[in-house]
Amino acid sequence: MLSKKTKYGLKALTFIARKTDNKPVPIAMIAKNENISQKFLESILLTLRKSGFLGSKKGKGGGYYLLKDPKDIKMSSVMRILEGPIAMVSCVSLNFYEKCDDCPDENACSVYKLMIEIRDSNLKIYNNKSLSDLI
Amino acid sequence: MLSKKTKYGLKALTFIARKTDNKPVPIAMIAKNENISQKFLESILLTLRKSGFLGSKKGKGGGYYLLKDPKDIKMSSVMRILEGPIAMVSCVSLNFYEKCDDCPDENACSVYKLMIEIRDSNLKIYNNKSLSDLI
DNA sequence: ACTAATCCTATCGGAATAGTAGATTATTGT
DNA sequence: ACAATAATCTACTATTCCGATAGGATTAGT
Repeated sequence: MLSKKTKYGLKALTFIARKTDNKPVPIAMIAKNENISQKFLESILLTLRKSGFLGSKKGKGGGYYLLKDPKDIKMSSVMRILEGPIAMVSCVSLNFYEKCDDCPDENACSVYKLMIEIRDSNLKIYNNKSLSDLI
Repeated sequence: MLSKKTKYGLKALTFIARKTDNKPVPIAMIAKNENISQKFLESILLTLRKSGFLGSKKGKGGGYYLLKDPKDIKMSSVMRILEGPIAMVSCVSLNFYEKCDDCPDENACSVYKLMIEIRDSNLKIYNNKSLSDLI
């Protein structure tokens, strides 16, 4: 299941991206329009900023703005930051690989191949979708 | 992330399916061979039985056995029982639909379409894979 | 009777989620 | 200078879920 963190994060990003003028968008505005708890959204936008997707400006007229063109913000990178690994098991994860402790041999594991297939198909979608596609 | 419940469940099912003789397989045997906590596995096999995938026999010489041909056990149905909805958000789930409380209009939701696409691609895989493919 | 096995109910610690509170810092307009 | 605005930071809380465990009850074979 997609965490609310990710869901809200994606919604916030598209909200910002929709604004054609490149003026900073305050948290409160996003929270109100998208029905998100403002305080919760704060922390999400913070991680989004720290990961290089967003810039911020304090004070009056401040807020968050995109650092890149929506076309250049791939879903795969956003998902990895907000949701974590795209793979469903860490032993098939490209960016977060970790060996399963119950599995002596990955190639003999029946779940392994299935999960590889799932990962590949999801990755294909996330890699070919950018923020501009969500607008 | 795939829960251990699902992972263990799938491993157990394939373990049972691999045995060509149709004799009941005791929990302890599966647990030992697949490095799974026996008590935990107990509860998993129980739900698998209650969902109609497995039959059981008590007492000496007892254990679990498949009720259907591995070819007829679709991954989608197993996943739904063990892991829950295949969709990543309930508002795009076919079998577990639930409206999002923050979303006034699904068709206007930017996340919605993306998640539909993910669901479809995963569903396609799970529907076309059966237990026999895991062996 | 004894043993091997499933079945059932209850519980538990830890981690993760989702959200809250309050104080602080930086910027802008007046 | 000052007040308003808005991000930032730290800390805390409530709830839920996960993985696992405990102990007994039940059933079946020898």
